[in-house]
Amino acid sequence: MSPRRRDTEGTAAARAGRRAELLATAAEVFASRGYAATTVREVADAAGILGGSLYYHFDSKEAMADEILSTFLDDMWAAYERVLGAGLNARDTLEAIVVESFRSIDRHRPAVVIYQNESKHLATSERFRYLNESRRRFQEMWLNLLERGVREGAFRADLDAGLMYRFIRDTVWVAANWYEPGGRLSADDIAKQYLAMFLEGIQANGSQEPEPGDARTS
Amino acid sequence: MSPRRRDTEGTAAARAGRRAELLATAAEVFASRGYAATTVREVADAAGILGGSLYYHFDSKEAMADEILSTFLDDMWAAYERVLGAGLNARDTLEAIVVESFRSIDRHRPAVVIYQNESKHLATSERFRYLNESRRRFQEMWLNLLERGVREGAFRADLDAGLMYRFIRDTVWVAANWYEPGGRLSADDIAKQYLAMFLEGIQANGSQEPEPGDARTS
Amino acid sequence: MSPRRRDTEGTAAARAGRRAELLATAAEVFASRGYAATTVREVADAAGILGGSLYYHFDSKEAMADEILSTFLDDMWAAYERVLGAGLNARDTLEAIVVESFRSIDRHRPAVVIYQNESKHLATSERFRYLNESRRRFQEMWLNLLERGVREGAFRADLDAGLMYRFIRDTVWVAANWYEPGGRLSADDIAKQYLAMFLEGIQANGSQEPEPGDARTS
Amino acid sequence: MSPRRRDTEGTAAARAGRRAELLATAAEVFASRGYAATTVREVADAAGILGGSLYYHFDSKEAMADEILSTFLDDMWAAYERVLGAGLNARDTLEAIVVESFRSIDRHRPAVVIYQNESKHLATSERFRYLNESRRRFQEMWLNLLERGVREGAFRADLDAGLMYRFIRDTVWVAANWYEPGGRLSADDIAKQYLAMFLEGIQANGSQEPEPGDARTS
DNA sequence: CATGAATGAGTGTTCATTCAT
DNA sequence: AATGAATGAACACTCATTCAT
Repeated sequence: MSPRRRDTEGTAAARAGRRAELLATAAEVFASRGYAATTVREVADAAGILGGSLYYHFDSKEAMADEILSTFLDDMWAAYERVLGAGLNARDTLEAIVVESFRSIDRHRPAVVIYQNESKHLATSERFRYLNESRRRFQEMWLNLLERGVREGAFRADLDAGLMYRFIRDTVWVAANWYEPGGRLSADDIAKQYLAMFLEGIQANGSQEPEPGDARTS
Repeated sequence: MSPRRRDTEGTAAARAGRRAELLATAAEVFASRGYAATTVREVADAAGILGGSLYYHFDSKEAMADEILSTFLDDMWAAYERVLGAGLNARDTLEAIVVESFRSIDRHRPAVVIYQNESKHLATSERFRYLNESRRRFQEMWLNLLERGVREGAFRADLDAGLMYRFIRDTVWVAANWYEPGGRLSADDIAKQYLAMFLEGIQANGSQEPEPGDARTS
Repeated sequence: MSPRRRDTEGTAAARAGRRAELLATAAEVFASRGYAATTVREVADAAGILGGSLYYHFDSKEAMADEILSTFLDDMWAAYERVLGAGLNARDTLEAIVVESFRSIDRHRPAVVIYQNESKHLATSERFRYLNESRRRFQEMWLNLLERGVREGAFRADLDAGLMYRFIRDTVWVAANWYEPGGRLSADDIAKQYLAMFLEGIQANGSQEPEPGDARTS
Repeated sequence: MSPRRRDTEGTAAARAGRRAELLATAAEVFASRGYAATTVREVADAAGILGGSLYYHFDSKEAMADEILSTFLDDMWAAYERVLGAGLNARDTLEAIVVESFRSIDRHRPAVVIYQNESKHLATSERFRYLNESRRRFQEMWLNLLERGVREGAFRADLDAGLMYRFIRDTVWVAANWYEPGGRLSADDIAKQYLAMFLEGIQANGSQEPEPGDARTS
């Protein structure tokens, strides 16, 4: 490898690296202060540069949000596609999707927070139309999955499908607001517990802690 | 009753009515556009007056948010207190609290949305310190309730209490984002379905539709 | 006339008056410093208010330029139409058009300067498309007029029509750069002298001293 | 001649060539977009380099305009001096000056456009004081020439000298805005036609159509 | 010679707020 | 109660300029 080639690679890599670095910083700040309430200067301060300097790397504040969100969504959907293509039954698919969702939160926590809090407003702009498309696709995926689960006898038939969908969707994504990567519980730990709650409920019963004299029956 | 007195009363009542009217409008607009992204002029436009005229009724934009949120929280806590003072067991208390939460959403939907989306940022200001206090009180109430439920044998002991707390809290409040008062499902309907999901899970099993050979036990 | 009515009229008139006042100030500043090089604050300073206050009256800097230019063009074309509809021969029409042009300069000097210096750049924006239309219409009018004059035997046939058109057009409008309303020479004085130069040339010769059989009197 | 010397010469020549190239590009862009409205990056883009790289060649944006304008003015005045030193009568001097002016436009079209549009604003800066001097010298030259022409019986005495001066000055220079080098009419063609208009007017009369004893043919 | 990244002052514009009427 | 006009600080963004490489 010639020094020249190494140089070029280093430069290209460095550029991409700087971009990613700045985006990570911006995502963090947008997530914690809110996109609309965050000034470009605050992002720049957090990155240790001046406000105007961000515009060397990005076209606009909107462009930053765009890149943050689309990177997250692309990554998340890639993971979802792998799961959906695996030919699992509804129950196992749901488990895998939930696990992948928490892993997405783990990898893109600030982006998920932004998605959660701002996508409704952002989606009114042409540039963020893909947020609506993602939302539609997401809803379709979940409704299909839940209906299939009911047909397969894996999920209850007495619950409103639309409600179940919102219930799971909201609960998973909103967790990004408090999840801390590297904390006491890993993303997979949390996924496991959430699945237990989703699937079996928080109520004590025989099949969970098999013992006579369960309070529910008293 | 002199005409004068009646006049004064009428004026006072009218003033209070106008205030409430404007607050309702402001809450709607804050909820749909986001507090930070909403301009005072947008609120005024929605109310059919000019921007400056709002300052006859309110000291500031912050004061509007303050009144919207504290009105909602006062009302919600009053309902919670009634439940907590009723001497119910943990399981019934949980059901009643969830029901009251959805009723709060029904009565204060825009305020709940604002609370959900903005309280984290607003709470950094002195004026909104009570948001943090409410949050602490809320968390304490739930953790106590869940622990009591475990002791009473009503709730599973194998789940992380903190996780259960967040699970229920988030799921209930975030519903304000899509709930439409007067829609297909009433607040009480939704509460009932949510409770079914929380307590029993979405998975088909014997305790819900008792049948031998349930997949879970095989 | 009731005081009420007078009040309303006064308010409406005052509003229109303020607008016109600010536009006149803006036109002056744009004309003297150049549109692009003029800051909104400079316009505001000249008007004795703060930069942001201009935005109560106008949507944008561009909107000011727009209103300045379109007001001028509307007024000018109205005057031209009166002339063109009067059924004069080419020679008299040319004189009247030139006179009206200098009167337009007299009434809208700063606007004419802006038109002269900035219309080429402004016209690239959608909003100022009418500048190009006006230019096209202007050119058509002049070429028709000059050709008609040649047919009527009033103007020389040995000169390039396009060149004649540009010659007159440029020379008239560029005069806005130095013309001072209320100066030594009135707009009509200057028009008369310019017509003498256009029509007869600056060269001394016999045809300028009236003699029988002059084409102008035929 | 050593390779070294040749190299140095080549480099020096190349540098001067690159400079001239960049200046020509800059002049073109300044002329078409307006000096104030043109960004250094636009100039650099047009030259195929990055914005910062221009600063290897020039100290500042102002320095580019300076060099563009002074090069043009030096060249133009050199041509004027040759004419003025030739001992011609007023009439022939005027013709020669006009011809040289159109040749200057031919050689320096973008510079003339910049001069026309921006010199008023630029001249307020110390660095461009020479623009005012050139203007004064220009005016003096023309007024002297016109007055001499009147004394020599070549030009009409019934026209305002100041007006005649502005008339010719404006009309000639403003032509740079539409003149295209290499177009249908050469600079000398246009000069000839303009002189015909200036001197004889556009009005048809007997003296323009060749007849015995015509002053033009004598 | 040129680049890539940054600077920092300034630009058009927004907006919560004020206040005389 | 509400208006109309203004304020002034802040904002997103631009741009001439610098400089290490």
